[in-house]
Amino acid sequence: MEQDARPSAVRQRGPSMADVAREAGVSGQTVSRVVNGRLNVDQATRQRVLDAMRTVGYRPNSAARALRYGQFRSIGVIMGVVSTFGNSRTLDAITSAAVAKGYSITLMPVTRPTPGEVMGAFSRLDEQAVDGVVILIEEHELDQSEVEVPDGLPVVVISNPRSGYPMVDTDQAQGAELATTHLLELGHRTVWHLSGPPHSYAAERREQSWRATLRRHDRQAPPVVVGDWSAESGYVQGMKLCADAAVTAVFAANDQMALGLLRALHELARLVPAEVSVVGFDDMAEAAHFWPPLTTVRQSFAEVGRRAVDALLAEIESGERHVVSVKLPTTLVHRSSTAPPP
Amino acid sequence: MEQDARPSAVRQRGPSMADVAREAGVSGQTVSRVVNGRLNVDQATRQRVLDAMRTVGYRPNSAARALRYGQFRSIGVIMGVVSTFGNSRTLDAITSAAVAKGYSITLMPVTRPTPGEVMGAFSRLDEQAVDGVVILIEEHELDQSEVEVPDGLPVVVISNPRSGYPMVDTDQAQGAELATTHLLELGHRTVWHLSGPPHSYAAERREQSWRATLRRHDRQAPPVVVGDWSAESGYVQGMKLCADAAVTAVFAANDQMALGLLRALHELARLVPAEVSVVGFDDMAEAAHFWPPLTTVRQSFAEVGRRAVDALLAEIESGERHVVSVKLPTTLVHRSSTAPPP
DNA sequence: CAGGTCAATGTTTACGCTAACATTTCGCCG
DNA sequence: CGGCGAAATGTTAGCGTAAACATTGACCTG
Repeated sequence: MEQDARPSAVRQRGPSMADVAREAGVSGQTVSRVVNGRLNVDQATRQRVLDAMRTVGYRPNSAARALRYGQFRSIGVIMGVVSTFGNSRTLDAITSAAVAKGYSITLMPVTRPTPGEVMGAFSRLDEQAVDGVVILIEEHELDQSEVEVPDGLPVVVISNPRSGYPMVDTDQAQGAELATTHLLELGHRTVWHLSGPPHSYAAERREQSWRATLRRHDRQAPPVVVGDWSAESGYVQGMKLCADAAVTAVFAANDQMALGLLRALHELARLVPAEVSVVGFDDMAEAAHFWPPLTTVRQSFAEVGRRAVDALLAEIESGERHVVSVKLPTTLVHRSSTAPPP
Repeated sequence: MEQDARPSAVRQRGPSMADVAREAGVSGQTVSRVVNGRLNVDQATRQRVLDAMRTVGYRPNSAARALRYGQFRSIGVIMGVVSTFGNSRTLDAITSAAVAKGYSITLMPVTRPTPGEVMGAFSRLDEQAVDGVVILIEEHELDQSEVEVPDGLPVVVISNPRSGYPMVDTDQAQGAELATTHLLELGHRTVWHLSGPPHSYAAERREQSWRATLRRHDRQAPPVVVGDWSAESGYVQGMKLCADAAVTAVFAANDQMALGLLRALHELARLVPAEVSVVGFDDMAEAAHFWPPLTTVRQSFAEVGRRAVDALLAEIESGERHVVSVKLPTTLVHRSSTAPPP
C-alpha cells in the first residue's frame, strides 16, 4: 500500500462553473442547468450562459460529476495484450457499443511481468473508477494473476467458463465440430489437430470438441500437436507433423497457425488441398488470401463484444446480475484449402 | 448540448474513508494518511486502519481523488479502429508505457458514422477527464472529424505531419527508400508501387519516397496502384497489375496488401521471386510465414507507442510543450520474396 | 521541572458539481 | 387590482478526499 507522493506538477485547473456563472451574471446552478440541457431556463439567459462558457473556455469536470453521481460512465476492460487478432476485434466492438451508450472504456492491462506488485493503472480496480468490468483474458491466465474483482462490481466475462459471472463467448465446441465434420465428410480417415496453448480455455474446448467429434464418428484421435496461436508455432509444429505422409487433414485451432502450417506444407512440397487439407479457425480477413485460400470457421468477435457490453450495461443499470451464458454460433467458410483425400 | 437525463439507476455507494475511520476509531485524515502511505502514523494505528479497511471493504474513490488533485492519472487515446495491425500494436505499447507510469488509458474512438453528433464517451474530450491525449489517427481523417482538442491539453500526435503538436512516427520515407533501393539493387529496371489509401499520410509519404528514390536512380516511376491496406485490395489490384508481364518488382505499402498480391501472383502463375519480387512494409509476425516468406520493412510500433507516451508524460508533468518530431528508423528484413529479375 | 521539540492525530476547508429546497418574478384571473 | 400559480433563478448542502493548520501529549534539555 506504500505509494509515492503524487507528482508535484500542478496542472492549472480550468475554469469552473463558478467562473462561467460570474461571467454570465447568474448562479452556478443556472449554468449547471444549461450544461445539462434542462428546459426551465429562459432563452436569453441560456444564450448568455452559452456565450460565457465559450469566452471562459469552460469544460465540465467529469471527476466532480462522477463524485456527485456516484457513477463514472466508464467500463473497464481487463485484458492481456490488445494486439491479438481476436482481442483487438473484440475490443473494437466493446468500445463502439460502450460509446454508443455513453460510456467510455478504460483499459486495464494485466501484465505478467510485475509479479506481486500492483502498479499504476492496473490498480484502478482497487479504486472505484469504473462502473463495471469486462474480463477478456483466458481464465488460466486470470487464475495466476493477482487480479481480484471487488464484490458488487458488475462483471461480464468473455470466454471464461466458470467463476459465477455472466459469460459471453463463441461456441467453440460447435465451431470445432464444424471443422472436424467437414474434413471427415470429405472422406478423410481422421483429422489431426494443431491446438492452441494449454493454458487457453478456447484452445481446450476446441480440442475437446475435435476429439469428441472424432469419437462420435468412431475415428481414432491422433496425438495432438500443440502450438501457441502464432504462425511461427504453426510452422514449426507443421514441419514435424506433416513429415508423416499419413497426415491428410489438419484442423488448426486458429488461422495464424494454419498459415504457418501452410508454409510448412509448401516447404515439404505437400500439395494443399490435393494431398493435405487444412481448416483454420477465426476467419481473419487475411485468410481469404492465404495460398491456398483457407477454409475456416468464422466467429464473430464483434458480436461477442457487443453482447458482452449489453449484458454488462444491463447489470450496471438495473443493479441485478443475471448469470447467463451466451454462446454464439460459428459458420464454416468454405474456400480452397480442403478437398477429399488423395 | 441538449442531453438526456442520467440513468436513474442508483449504484449504492461503497464505503468511504469516513466509514473506515469510524470502524477504526480514528479521524478520516488518519485513514487518508494510511492509504497514501504517509510515514507519520503509529504502527499500531496503521494496523488498526488497515484492518478496518479490510472489514468494511474500502476502496478509494478515484473521482474524489481526481477532484481533489485536479489530475486524472489517465491519458486518452483518440483512434479510429483498434483492430488494425499497426494500431493495435501501438496501443499495446502505449498502454504498457502509461501503466508503468501509473496512468490508465481511456479509449476515445472516433467513428465516422456519427456525423455532427458528439456522443457519449467521445465527448470526454469536452470534459476534463484525461490529463493528456495521444492522437492515433491519420490526419486526413482527423481533419474531417469534428474532434477538437481543447486548448492547453497536452497532446502528442502519431504519424501526423503538421498541426503544431509534438509528433512521433516511423520514418516512412526512409523505410520506403529501403524497400525501393533493395529492389533496384537486385537489378530490377524499376519498381511498381501498391500504395495505401489516399487519405493516409503514411501511405502518402511512402509513395512520395518511393517516387523520389526512383527519380534519384533515374528510373521512370510507373503509375501507382492504389489499395486500402487490406489484403483484399492487394489481391484485386494485384490481379490487374500483374497481368502485365513487364512487372517484375512491386513494393506494397504494407504486408497485408503484399499478401493479397502474392495470392494474385499465385493465381496468375507468376513465380515469386523468380519472376516477380515483392517487398512489404510493417513486418507483421505472419509475414515470415507467407508463401514465399516476405521480404519487408520492419517498423517498431512498440517504440512509437513508448516514445509517444514518454513525450506526453513529459509535457503533462512539466507543463511545457516541446514540439519536436521523433522519427524512428526502420530496417529491411530480407526473406524469400525478392530476387534478381528473370 | 519549566520550557521546548516533535511525532501522532484531529479539525476545517475546498476541490466542482447538482439535487432539493427557497425565493423572486411575472402573467393572469376573478 | 389583490392574489395565485407557474416559470425562472438563487441558496444550501454534501458527494469523498487530502492540504493546511490546530491540538495533544510524550519526551528531552538545561
